[in-house]
Amino acid sequence: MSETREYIIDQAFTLFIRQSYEAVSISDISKAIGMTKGALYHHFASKEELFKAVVDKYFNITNIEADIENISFRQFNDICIAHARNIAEMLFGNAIEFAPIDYMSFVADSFRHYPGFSENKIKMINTDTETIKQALDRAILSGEIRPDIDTQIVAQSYFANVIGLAGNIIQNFSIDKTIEMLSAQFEMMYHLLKK
Amino acid sequence: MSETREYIIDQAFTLFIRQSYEAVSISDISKAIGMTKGALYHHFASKEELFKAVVDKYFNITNIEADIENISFRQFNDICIAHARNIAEMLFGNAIEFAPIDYMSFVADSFRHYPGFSENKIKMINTDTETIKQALDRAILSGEIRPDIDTQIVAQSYFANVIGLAGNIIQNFSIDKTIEMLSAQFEMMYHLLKK
DNA sequence: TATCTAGCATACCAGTCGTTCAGTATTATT
DNA sequence: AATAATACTGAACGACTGGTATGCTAGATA
Repeated sequence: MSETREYIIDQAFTLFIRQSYEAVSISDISKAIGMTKGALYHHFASKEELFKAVVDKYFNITNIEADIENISFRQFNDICIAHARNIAEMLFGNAIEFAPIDYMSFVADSFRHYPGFSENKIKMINTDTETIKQALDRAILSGEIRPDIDTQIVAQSYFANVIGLAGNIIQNFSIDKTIEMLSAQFEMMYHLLKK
Repeated sequence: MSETREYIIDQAFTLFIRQSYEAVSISDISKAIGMTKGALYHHFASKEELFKAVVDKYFNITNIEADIENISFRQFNDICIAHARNIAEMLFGNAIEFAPIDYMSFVADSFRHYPGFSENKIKMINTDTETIKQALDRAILSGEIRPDIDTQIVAQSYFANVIGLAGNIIQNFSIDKTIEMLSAQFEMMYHLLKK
């Protein structure tokens, strides 16, 4: 699309990620892009439209994709790690530095100021948890992991580790170290589960 | 202290929990309490002071307290469950209804608008994680749980479950069910860890 | 009864908010 | 060369922001 438009989205993200939706004013954004407010409104109909464009670009998380019927749980576990790594890279791997708490606030703003965002993400969480559960169920049948577990609960624990990642890096570890820690947590879970 | 003061704090909380710090205006609060701005400023020096009072009342989380040298890991695990239950009760158990994403936003606002809040909470997270790690180390020595684990990683996973609780209830489960799920996750972890 | 104070209301401040719009270059199309 | 579209400026808009100064009133104190 338009270069200027993309430029505005990028600059707006650096502001929206550090402060709440309301705390970021159109004046702030126009200062950041070095143009007037009029220019901004030439490219975006409203503050909300701009914010939605930012979310579309910087919060485009996908579901776990795995052919669980034809892979081992060991392989599935690795895919989960890679997936979490990708998300973390996308969110924290760009040049913009921000704390995880900022990211949580950005998520909250998305829930509040992006109509339909909530329903969409809840659906995604359910899908991912269900995928993990199915992978666990299959791994029990194949004898790869121990059968004495509640797969629903373990699936939720798996997912909680991803969310809890935020809790870990609240302590301001580096992104690299954070991803390493998440990998280690997944590895540990596999280690505890395998027969 | 003053009844009116407490009343204002309670009403302000119901607003701050649903919207960002900036989105809640002094006018909004004065409307909610049925008094004028002048009355508000008679009780609180500024918006920030009021917000800090709200956080002090509604975000007073304590560390895990357990005499880990004289209890089993089984008992420690139960204390962790009770502790998580207490926190969840405190945050979500009052009459005010709000989504967990609102709570996350409230945490972010606390980080941003309550000087010193960040350092305080990071210290608490470190303390709790360290306590869990020590309990795990002792349980290995006593032979209660399997020794083939990285206690630091497992401790972080434990803690991630608590944070990840937010992720679970994003799906809008009831508070009761959420706490049940967290208990189940802790139980499962113990089940996987024990010899 | 006179004085003081806590608790609140009223009115106002300067500044900022998101948004609009007429006008002006610059570039592309005919 | 004339026209049209695009990109942008700058000023203005009404509504609202957090905060303050002052006035009023009921009850406690003396």
